[in-house]
Amino acid sequence: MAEVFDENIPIYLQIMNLIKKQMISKEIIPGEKLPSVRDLSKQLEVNPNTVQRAYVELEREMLVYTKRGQGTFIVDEPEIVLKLRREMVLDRVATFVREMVEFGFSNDELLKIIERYLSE
Amino acid sequence: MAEVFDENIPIYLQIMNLIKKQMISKEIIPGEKLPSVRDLSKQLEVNPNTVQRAYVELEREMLVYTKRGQGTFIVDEPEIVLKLRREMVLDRVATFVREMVEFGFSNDELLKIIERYLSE
DNA sequence: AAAAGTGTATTATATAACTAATACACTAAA
DNA sequence: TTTAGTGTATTAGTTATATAATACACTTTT
Repeated sequence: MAEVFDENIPIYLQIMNLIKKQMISKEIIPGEKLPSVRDLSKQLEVNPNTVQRAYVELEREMLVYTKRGQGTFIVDEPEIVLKLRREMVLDRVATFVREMVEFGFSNDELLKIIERYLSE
Repeated sequence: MAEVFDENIPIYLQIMNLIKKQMISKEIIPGEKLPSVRDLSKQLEVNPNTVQRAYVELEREMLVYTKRGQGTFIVDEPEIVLKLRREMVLDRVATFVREMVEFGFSNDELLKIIERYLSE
């Protein structure tokens, strides 16, 4: 692994995002157990406390829950994952469109740019 | 103004980005003087040192230059601004597409999502 | 009962970002 | 020549992030 992280954004936020993406793309599914704090910290080469921070925050957002002595798990309700998906997609699309408009592009230009990019 | 900034990203980086966007959208043009460090720090309600940090970094990236006692100015060459524009647009498009693909969308779905979003 | 694997908590240290206050050097205008 | 407006530099203190080392409580398996 080794330095997969953007040095300008807190690592615990990037870990949260990593897990959210895995939830959205169904790499991990409702009810599934996440890697243990110690395992993931070794895998990502970060301090266990940093992973724990990510898990605690994800629990605060009610996307995971923990069973003492057993582990941390993705919430059981698929609807919650779908809601997360809708929210994150909307966020990314809105941010992208807003920035492109700030750059001075019209809606049509914007679409053409993406079409051209995808065809390469 | 007051707290226009994302608290998880260094303010000096966000100020740099603000100025880059103004360059790209032609709000400020080649050769034009930027606000003084003191003025901008008051306007954005941040410390003068934070604005200076942004200006120094922009100078390191050769997007602005300073004349002692006079101020900080956008570089004179329009080609440099055009290059910046190309680079930032490509970065935004590539990041957006990559994330949407990570979310599990195909190219066609991706385009439809944007079309739908733009028509609202 | 013991061991191994969980999450959790504590204390300490280092570093970067940000703020704060002040001073200095240069330029242009009054 | 003085004044006001520039960028620049210095020193100090606060906060958040990340690391490090260790210990504790609970659960499951051996």
